[in-house]
Amino acid sequence: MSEFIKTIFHVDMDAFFVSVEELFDPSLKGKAVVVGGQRDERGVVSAASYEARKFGVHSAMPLRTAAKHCPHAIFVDGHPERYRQCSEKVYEVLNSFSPQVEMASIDEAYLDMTGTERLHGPPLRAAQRLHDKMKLATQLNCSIGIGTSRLIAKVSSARAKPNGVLWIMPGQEAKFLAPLDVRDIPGVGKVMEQDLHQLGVYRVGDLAALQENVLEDRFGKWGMALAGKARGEDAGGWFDSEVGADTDPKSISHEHTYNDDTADSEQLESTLMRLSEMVGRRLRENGLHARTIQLKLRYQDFTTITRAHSLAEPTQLDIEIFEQVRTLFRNNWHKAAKVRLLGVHVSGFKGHSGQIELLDSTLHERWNKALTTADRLRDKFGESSISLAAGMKGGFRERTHENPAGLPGKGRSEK
DNA sequence: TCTGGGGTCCTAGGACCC
DNA sequence: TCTGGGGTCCTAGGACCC
Repeated sequence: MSEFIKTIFHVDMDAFFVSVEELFDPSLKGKAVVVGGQRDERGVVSAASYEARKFGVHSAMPLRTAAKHCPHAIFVDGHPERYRQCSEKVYEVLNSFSPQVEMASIDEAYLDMTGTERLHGPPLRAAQRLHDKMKLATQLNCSIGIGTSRLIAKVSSARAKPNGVLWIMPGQEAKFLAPLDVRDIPGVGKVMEQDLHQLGVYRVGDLAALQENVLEDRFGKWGMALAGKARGEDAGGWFDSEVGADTDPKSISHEHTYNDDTADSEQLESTLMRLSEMVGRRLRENGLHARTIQLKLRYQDFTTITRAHSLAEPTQLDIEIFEQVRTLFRNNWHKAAKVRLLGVHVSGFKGHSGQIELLDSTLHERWNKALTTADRLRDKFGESSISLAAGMKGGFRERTHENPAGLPGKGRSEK
């Protein structure tokens, strides 16, 4: 193990959502494309084609802003199922190259290629082969960064885009990082960038001029590790963590933003029911039980609160999640204040809980059977075909209003 | 510029325990 | 009875990423 120098690949798919949409509609190729919703909708850009980016469009930009920047862009609804499917294909290709694969998100992954020279050749050649295989198997372009740590691999893949490969040779890390904008470091966002600017730090190399205690006070452990990296050290923490270690999910959530803010308590609670069902379903699919149930509530003026409660026993039942989240909602909602967004979030997972009382367990089993059946019916006939809230007055009014057929795929938010 | 949805990780204070 | 020092759990919020 230690006789080898660590070789990490970061594989990042190019304009992933846009490229997948192009597979389904080749006429989009080469055009300004914006994925995420229609030009007049409440929402943000999920992905923009390189053509659209030339006009200043980028992800997270409000759709309406994107339409102003690039009026001739084609606006496309997102299709999460398609991306998930393609992502699985991507994973298969990666997994055929290295058993140590960690998907960092739907469109990027880390591979530990340490000690694979005999099998794949030197890093650049291995990357080239991986790149070609990816294109052949998925028809998608990717960029690959190679380095001795995740950080270096990640930063170099960004600079290899589009459709390129970049290897930072061992020993060259500090030299590579020094001239980069601090914003190019993953984890440095708007806020930290401003803080760093105040300290006179604009490039990664400027970090070297800072005192250790300044770094520690202002930026905690993370800042220390970053400075270490800037000096070319093995910084520990996420930067140097094992690829593929513990990728168990930590939380599951669903949220919904209304097209029109509302203060109708029936509508709000039926949304909470629907979100609870979606969350419960995911828990069951993953064989997980959650202890902590959290409500997210955003008002018209964008002020946002979260309220959480931890159960004595973990659950995966829609109804238990719903009752908790409804209690939190009733206790905290500023009545009559219009709501923009509601969310249901669960965490504190236990695997299959062996500690449920025997008496309880037959009841839980029955519920589980019923719910699994309901999950299957939803697969067959659509999300609105069956609901525990079926008898609830005003239930699902919102969806039936927005999506009368109850069909999936009409807009991202309804997926 | 009127701001999605799904995540991860970190911080900080208070409760509670030893 | 003028106040220690962990450790852990819980909750709330926020930065950040894709």
